Amino acid sequence: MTASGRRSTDVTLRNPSAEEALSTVEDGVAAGALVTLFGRCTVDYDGRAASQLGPGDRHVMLKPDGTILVHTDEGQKPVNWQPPGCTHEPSLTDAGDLRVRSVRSSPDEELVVTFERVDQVSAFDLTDGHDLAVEGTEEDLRQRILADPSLVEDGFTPLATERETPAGAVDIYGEDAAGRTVVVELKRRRVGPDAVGQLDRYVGALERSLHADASVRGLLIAPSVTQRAERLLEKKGLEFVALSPP
Amino acid sequence: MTASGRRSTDVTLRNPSAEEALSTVEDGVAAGALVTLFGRCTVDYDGRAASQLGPGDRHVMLKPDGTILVHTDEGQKPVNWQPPGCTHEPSLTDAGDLRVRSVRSSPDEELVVTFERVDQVSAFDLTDGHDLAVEGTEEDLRQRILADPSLVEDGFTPLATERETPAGAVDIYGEDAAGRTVVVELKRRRVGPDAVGQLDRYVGALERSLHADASVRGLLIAPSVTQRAERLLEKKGLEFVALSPP
DNA sequence: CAATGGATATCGGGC
DNA sequence: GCCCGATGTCCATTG
Repeated sequence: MTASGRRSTDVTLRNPSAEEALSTVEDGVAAGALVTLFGRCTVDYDGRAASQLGPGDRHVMLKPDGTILVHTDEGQKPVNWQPPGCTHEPSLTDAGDLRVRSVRSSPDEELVVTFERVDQVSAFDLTDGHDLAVEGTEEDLRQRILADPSLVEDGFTPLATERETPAGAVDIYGEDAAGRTVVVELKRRRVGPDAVGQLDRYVGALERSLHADASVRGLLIAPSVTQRAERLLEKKGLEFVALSPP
Repeated sequence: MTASGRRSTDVTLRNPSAEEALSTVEDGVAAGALVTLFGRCTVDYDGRAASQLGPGDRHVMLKPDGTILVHTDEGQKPVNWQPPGCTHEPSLTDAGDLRVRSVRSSPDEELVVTFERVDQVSAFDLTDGHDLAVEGTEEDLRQRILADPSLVEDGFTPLATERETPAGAVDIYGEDAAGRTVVVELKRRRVGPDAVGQLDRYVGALERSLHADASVRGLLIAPSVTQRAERLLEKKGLEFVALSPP
């Protein structure tokens, strides 16, 4: 029932018996392959939270790094999952059905997928030599500003990035044309009240940290702000500059 | 090269030609099936941000709701994706390779996956009649408190949930044994400074909203707090009660 | 449509 | 390991 693949370890079985599916999953996990299953299954999760999922047709993916993902036909997020670090433990239930139990510690968690029917099981050895290159991140926005500080305002001089304060690290720390300290918080997209609170914490921490009488300007830089965030900025005496990642 | 499946629309091809793979993807997408591919591909994304990914062996999933996911052998998150709402457009490149382009508007985005080799293509019709039942959420914590308000403190009386303020909706709004207004912010897990800032915004908004002289107590309820959050609570004059979801 | 905040968020960096 | 903040976050809910 196997078909020849690019690698000897690559396997696909259609409508396998539970025993055949078990062997394929066991071998694939042992070989460090990415294993996928189509079939009708139930899913039970217990850990940080707990959940139960009744029988349905789903797609299950086991990664060699310990990730497990259960996908239905809808949504970007898996309906159930475990992050990397799990141990995949395939077995047969008392009823003779395929079961995959993925467990980890700290936190103690387990995900159990029990198949009443397996339509397909595959195991492929994936190697990926390339890293993803993303543009348009907050880091890109920072580089844009450091390359041309006048984008913030005329006379702005960056002095440090990721400068530590008791409240956390400030994105860009600098001073304005008048020599006043400026704290800049960057966001790659439109921001709400949370970002204003974050900036306010940094400004407060720096004012206490520098001198009792120090006046620190807080600047939020983002493509735009929500109305509630705008009111909060005003209330807190903070400023906003509209700027997007390159 | 097809194998018989549970449904006539279910298909799997091993090492298909680009033309065979194209037909399978086209038919699967048209039939509302969940389509998966194993193969060596490049991925290009352009939209809210932009990214490029060089050639590598990956797993690609196309869902009938317009979702596309590209997974490598590592990590829980797909290396590239599009959320539901896309249109999947399979085609052949000038070089005769399989290409899948998934596009949507608002925001204008596209993800292009180009295969130099397809090891497997599958199409399965998934139907999932069951909903996920999760326990241990913030909502469960709220129910626990409403069922026994003394868990917050003796004499606490909940008056409303999701009560609106100019700063947003308060999780639980009530009063203490002395008749003072109490704002409760719930978190299902250990919290950092952001949750304190959120609670502080609600307290401030209510104080302004009620009277000029109104004194409002702010209570953060969570399993635990970080040290920085604890200091911020103290600085803001807010309180903490340790409590976990049931 | 925007806005707001939760999530079993995940992920990476720093300590 | 905890802590903290970014994320192309996704997602449901509400206006």
